[in-house]
Amino acid sequence: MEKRYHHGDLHAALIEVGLRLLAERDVEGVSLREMAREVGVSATSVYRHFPDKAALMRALAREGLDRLAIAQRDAATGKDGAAAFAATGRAYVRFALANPAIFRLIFTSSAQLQATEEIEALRMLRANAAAASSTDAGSDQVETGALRSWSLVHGLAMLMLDGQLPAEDHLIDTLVQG
Amino acid sequence: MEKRYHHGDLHAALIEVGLRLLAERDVEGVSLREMAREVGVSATSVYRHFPDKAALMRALAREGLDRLAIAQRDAATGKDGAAAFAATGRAYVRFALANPAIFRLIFTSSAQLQATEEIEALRMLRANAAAASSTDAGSDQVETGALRSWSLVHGLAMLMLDGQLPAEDHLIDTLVQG
DNA sequence: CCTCCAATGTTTACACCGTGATCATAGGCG
DNA sequence: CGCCTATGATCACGGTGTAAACATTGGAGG
Repeated sequence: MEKRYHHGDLHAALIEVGLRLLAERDVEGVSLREMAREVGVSATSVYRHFPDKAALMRALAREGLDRLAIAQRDAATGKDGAAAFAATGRAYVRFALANPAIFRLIFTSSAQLQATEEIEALRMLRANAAAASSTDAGSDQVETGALRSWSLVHGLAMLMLDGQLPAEDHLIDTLVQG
Repeated sequence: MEKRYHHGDLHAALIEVGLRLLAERDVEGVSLREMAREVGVSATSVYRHFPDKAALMRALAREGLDRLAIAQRDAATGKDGAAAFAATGRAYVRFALANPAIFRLIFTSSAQLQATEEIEALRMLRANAAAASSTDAGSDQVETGALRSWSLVHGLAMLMLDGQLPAEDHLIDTLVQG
């Protein structure tokens, strides 16, 4: 393939290279100019596809969130109730450890997704957390139990990312039980 | 006071103005040059006191961590066991909501503190979490209970900061019980 | 008390960054 | 086939972190 003036699908190419860069370096080490350079395109051409850098980063966060949702779905298939929550919880933490920069990006304020958007990964975790605690109590109890579970898993992921807790599988399994 | 060539205590002044800026804008909106400008000093003079910007940000994170420790200590005085943990937990979350940029900075990888450093705020939360669950079980149970509590509180703080959960006091109280 | 030097500032310079304004190309629709 | 619009490139600007070279000064030793 020779060098064409028009790229073909710069939008997708930028997201791909962005995710690749986020796999090797941290989020503040990824510049718009480098992503463009890596795709083989001028920096300003990015603006034909995204209003600004924040929008591009948001697109990367959204893609990462989709992958997180897939990881959770895969982990939960064939399970239900407490087992399903434990599986999605483990998948959540493992995804964070495997993709630290992307996970951080997802929850960085400047990459914040719109509240109106349906966020499948979070909805799923919440739903499974609710299901896990539905065995024993009324609806209020279920709701608080779900939120508690979500907070636990999210906090565990963050603390392990930050090196405050050792990122060990057995620790994840112990803390995230049904 | 007139304008002197030597500032007197530029180190402390930079930290002070840094914390002030972090109280009004987000962490990526704070530049080394602006902090220097605000103190009334050239940008490069900062390098007489910190090897680079990351070191200055780390100093800000450390100061924030100290303040968090104080907030927790104040909240826990006169209490013990489960009540003490609940108090420190609430203080932890409230600190995060009251100082979002600083809290985020503390747990940002690039501002990461050395593992060797004694981190009072975290040690305290961990200790109180352990005390909270010490009523009912053996030492392994206590340890996992403590870590679970820590994760819960940290995750709750993060999710509220990110707008994933409403930052309401009654929700904090409900989720962080003994 | 004077002198001088190390600590602490300043100026200048460079490469990089995000982004607006303007110009170039080409691919698809009439 | 011709042109219009979507998509690209160039250039420019102000901002950033930081290295190098130079300036000032406060305080220690004679």
